[in-house]
Amino acid sequence: MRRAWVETESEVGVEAMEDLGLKFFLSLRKSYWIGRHMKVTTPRIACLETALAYRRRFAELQQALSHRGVVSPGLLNRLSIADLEDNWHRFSALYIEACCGLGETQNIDASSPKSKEAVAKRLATLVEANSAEREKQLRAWNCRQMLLEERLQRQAARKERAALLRNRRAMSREDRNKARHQKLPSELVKNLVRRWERLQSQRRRREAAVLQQERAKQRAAARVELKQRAAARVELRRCRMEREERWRWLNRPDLTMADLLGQRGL
DNA sequence: TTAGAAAGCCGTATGCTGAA
DNA sequence: TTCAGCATACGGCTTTCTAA
Repeated sequence: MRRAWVETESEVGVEAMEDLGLKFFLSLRKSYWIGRHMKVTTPRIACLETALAYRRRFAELQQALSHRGVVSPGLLNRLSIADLEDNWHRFSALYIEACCGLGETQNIDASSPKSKEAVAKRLATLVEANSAEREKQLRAWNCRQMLLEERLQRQAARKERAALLRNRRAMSREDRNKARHQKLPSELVKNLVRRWERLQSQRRRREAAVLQQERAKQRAAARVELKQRAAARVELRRCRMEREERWRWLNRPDLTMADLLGQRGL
């Protein structure tokens, strides 16, 4: 703004700038207090430096509400009601000063002088008009905080239950170990003997099963051999009978030469 | 004619919320 | 846990209306 002012003045001349009669004002918004769409403006200020000085002071006030350089949503999450009220009172005082405090000087356009009471009353009216909205925001914030608190409590309860369960398991494990180590030597010997007998019995059962399988195999092999011998005997008998039949045919009394020369296919 | 007030629109930055 | 969508707070600019 300063540079633009100087450049324009050098361009058109000081007189032309004075004739132009440029004035400046600040348009200010305080959503929480006077509503999202409501703004307040300062009177027109003829001197740029005065306007910039006010702008700086309002910016400093606003900086107190800011988070990382900007005023982000959720003012109630970061600031207490007392802080917000304090900031608003300081803003009101500065705004009243901007409207009235320097009204008598040449810096502020004196065409419409205001009384401090009138400005304060106007601000109070705006604040009152937005009270329902503030109340709504406060209720919503309360609800959110309660939900958050409940969630934290549930998480804590879950963690506690898990820890309890872990402890119980550890204790139970410890008890079992303790009981094992507290047994008498005679009982330990008895247990050992019982274990040895159990293992011996298992070994005997395994050996008997193996033996049984071997015998079954041998029986099966014997059965196969018997069948083969029987078949061989049948075949032998059949061959003998065939030989005897042939001998009888060759030695019968009515044998002819034609028979001998192969009339019969033998 | 002009200052002031009110309101709306757009853009930016950020936080919150609920669904995936 | 992540992320899109919405809400919030504000700045900047414009327009409209009213009263002096």
